[in-house]
Amino acid sequence: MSDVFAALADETRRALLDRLFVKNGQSLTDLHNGMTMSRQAVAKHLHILETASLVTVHWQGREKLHYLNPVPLGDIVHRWVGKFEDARIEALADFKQQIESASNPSDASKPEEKRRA
Amino acid sequence: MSDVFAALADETRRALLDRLFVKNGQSLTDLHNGMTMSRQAVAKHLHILETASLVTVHWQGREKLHYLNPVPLGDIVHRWVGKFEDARIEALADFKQQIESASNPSDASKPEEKRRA
DNA sequence: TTGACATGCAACCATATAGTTGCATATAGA
DNA sequence: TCTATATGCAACTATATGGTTGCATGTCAA
Repeated sequence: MSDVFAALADETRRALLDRLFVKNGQSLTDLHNGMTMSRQAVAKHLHILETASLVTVHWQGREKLHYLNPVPLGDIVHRWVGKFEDARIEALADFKQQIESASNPSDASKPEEKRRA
Repeated sequence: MSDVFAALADETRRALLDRLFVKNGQSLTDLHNGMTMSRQAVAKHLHILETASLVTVHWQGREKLHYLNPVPLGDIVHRWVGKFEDARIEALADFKQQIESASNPSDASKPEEKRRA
């Protein structure tokens, strides 16, 4: 799971996924085309996406074609992120607001400027 | 957005979010309790979660209470991850399968063992 | 007021990460 | 076969990251 989040944490890799979303099944050269970094750098990014199972690969002659794999994203959304969308979250947020308004609302939420000068 | 994914890429930080999910509004000392790493390390992780807006903070006297903020997760799910869940993905996956079955299915998907020995 | 507690700041270290360059190898096509 | 193309592997560098320790500062309570 760390693999997937770490893979998604890089702007270049998200751009690669976006490009594959627009046109699936592109080779390394295709994906490198238009990018400023070296081909090797792109190849490394693609390998990270492959390791995270966000991209699957299919050799066709001397070309390595890259395809999106939406499964890990769906897994994460449903298994881990999903629970944070429960109604309980709203209840907790309300609880937090209660606490904030119960104490001094003027500087209770941002006292950093006044603390530890 | 990189902030959020990078924050989620660390096992310790996901554990902290899990603990806040179980019991919201905990102090640094609370969250450090039971962990093997130093308090400073936990404080750094919490600050990263705070920077990514995954955790909000509320000072109460000398205690800094930490609360989950589900908004960034929801944003990402709806803005970015959501599009990968479209029916188009399935169409693309089918397209991929067509390509794979159209070429030699025995070693076309994993030719690495035979290539570049 | 004084001591204990909760947190912050800063310096430091080891390793991971993102990038480069150079060269090797496999495939396609003339 | 010979050359151009597509990719891989390895070494190297700079910076980011995750962790430590030591000390400073703000707050609570006796």
